[in-house]
Amino acid sequence: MSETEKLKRTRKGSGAITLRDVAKLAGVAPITASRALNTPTSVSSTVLKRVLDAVEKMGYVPNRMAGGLASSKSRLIAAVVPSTVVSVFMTTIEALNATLFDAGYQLMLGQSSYSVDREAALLEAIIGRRPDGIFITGIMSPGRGRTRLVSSGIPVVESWDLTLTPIDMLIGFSHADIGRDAANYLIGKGYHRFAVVRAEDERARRRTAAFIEAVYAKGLGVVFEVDVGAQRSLMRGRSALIEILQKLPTVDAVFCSSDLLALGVLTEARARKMAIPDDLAVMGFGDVPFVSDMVPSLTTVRINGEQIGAMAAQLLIDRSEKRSVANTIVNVGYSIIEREST
Amino acid sequence: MSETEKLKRTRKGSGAITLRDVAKLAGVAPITASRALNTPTSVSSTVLKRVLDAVEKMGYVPNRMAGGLASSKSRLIAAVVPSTVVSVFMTTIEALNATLFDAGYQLMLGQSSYSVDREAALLEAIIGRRPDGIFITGIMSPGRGRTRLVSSGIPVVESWDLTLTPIDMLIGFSHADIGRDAANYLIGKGYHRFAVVRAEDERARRRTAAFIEAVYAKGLGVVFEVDVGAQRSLMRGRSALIEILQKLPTVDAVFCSSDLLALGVLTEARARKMAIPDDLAVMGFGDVPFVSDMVPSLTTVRINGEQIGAMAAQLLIDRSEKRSVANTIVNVGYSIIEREST
DNA sequence: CAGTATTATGATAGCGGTACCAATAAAATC
DNA sequence: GATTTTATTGGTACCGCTATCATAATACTG
Repeated sequence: MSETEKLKRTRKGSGAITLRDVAKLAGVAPITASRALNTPTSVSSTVLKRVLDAVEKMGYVPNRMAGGLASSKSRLIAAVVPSTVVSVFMTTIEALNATLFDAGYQLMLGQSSYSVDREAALLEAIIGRRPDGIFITGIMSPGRGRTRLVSSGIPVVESWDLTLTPIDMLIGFSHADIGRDAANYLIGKGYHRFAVVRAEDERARRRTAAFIEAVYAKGLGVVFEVDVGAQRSLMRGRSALIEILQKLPTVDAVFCSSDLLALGVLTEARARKMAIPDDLAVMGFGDVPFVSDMVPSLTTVRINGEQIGAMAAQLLIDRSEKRSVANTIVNVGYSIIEREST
Repeated sequence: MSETEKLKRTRKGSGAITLRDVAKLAGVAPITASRALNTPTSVSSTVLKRVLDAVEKMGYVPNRMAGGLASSKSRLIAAVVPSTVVSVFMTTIEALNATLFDAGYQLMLGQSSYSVDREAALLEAIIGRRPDGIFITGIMSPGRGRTRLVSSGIPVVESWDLTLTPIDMLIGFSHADIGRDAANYLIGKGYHRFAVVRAEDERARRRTAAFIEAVYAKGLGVVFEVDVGAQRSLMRGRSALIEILQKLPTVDAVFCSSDLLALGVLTEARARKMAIPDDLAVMGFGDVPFVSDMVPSLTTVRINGEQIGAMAAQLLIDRSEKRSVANTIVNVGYSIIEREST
């Protein structure tokens, strides 16, 4: 009759439906129910149906923490993004997440911050979840964090830059090449008195340094440089142009480290009735969605962020599923998008 | 001498340092090491030091999957964002993540999509991780997904909208109020021939519907409406103004469902040498960072996205730690930011 | 100083799954 | 028809950690 099980559960549990419950309802052993869900081809069709029916009937949702613990596969990928919301990374994260999701992985998001303590805490938090892979926007600088990451053995994709010594895998492009190409592009257009506006950012610094070097190489004299620090706003771009015009009135082209700063320069130039691009050429970086449709439209450098995200996801999935990975270092390049501002 | 343990491990394990290893090195039982790390006040100072030294020496990082399974507390919060990256949500997510991180929680990101299948898969994936809370940008529409969420018993914060029947907690504002206030604001400024431009989005629809209703209520005749569908680009804002001028040449004010569309309208108006705001007033929604610094600057509706994120995090943390939560429904309101475009 | 309250540590048994091995039934082989 | 192979299913022991109870050591009470 009524099963008087002498279960003296000492532990609460979560109270949710477990695989054991499903198995009981389906009349099979838990392990068989597990197989029905994970490797359906390995069970008979009748058992499969009974288990799936039971799952449906009970509204069972497998506990991935338990599964992950048992199989030491978390199906979790961590992504580290800079704490400043830069929408330029968001297309990458979105593509990353979409690809991961379709393959049955979840994304954990971590915001890297400038404090060393928090950086360490973030890494600890990430590694503690035992993710099957880690995506980093940028390159990990040497230090305890990097060492810890390496020794964790978790597959890592660094991105958005190039280096000869990646932790593991890398999908990026050369910031120096961009700076050089931007300079040569503007020089080719006939401009010859340059300024750069850049945020305090290691990669931006490399782009502008290469730009300046390329200008020097052509014997075109000094490039006036404005460092806007952490203020990446459009307004700061406007004030940067004011500075530039004071110090270098003959300027005829400005290369900016972001589209937003470039938009600021453009806005200020328009407010001063300067003719674009005849009086002043402006070039940005990022190709954020709307700069193509402004008047004048902005010449800029386009990075295929979606491609970076999708490729990174694929690399991490392949690694995590022990498939061989062919190219672990990929240069996705960039393109200069010529528009009305130059 | 050499301990010849007859350990015939049949199972591999992850190979990482475990709490057991740390405990052995510290000369205590695993449970004591666990206490030293989780409730340091409950162990003696000598034991605490020995354990922490051992952790440091071995580079131990606790396995949160195992801990979560044992304690049925995952310290994971899931956030659902629309799959289109709208930067307006990103400040919310950033604030949410920052607050969560400081409290020792991690963020899992899920992209809601329009397909019903994927929506179900997303919910399944989220619930499978047994998060301690779920944050949703928007409001869950009735259906299987919502039911499943309710029955999972996981604390939920819906956001960015108001409803009388939230799943659980809610932090939002009234879109109808915004539309009405925007209309009254423009009417108060002396405008009287209106158009609205909106994307196909339920909340945008409610804003513009309330706008139109408020205009009717003042007896100011028809409002010409452009539905741009899924094209939320600046360019679509430009073409929308062209449509409007053809159908309603006397238009003197346009209310847009996003800043980007508003920027498009502004751009087209400028290209046509219309005087802003005398010939045409333009109003947006969102107050994305740069619309304040453009020429002309954009009048828009500002939502405090950071506040929403930080409050949501706090509610979810409190709920998950079984603290009592006072206000589970919060209207954070909005503000109309008056600038040069009106 | 007996007796009780408090503090510090440990032993045990799970949390909810899956890896590994064993057993059985059905099909294939000679 | 006996033996081998293959396809299914089940039993057991964990994955790495913590809740719960038990125990030993120490402090407190009058």
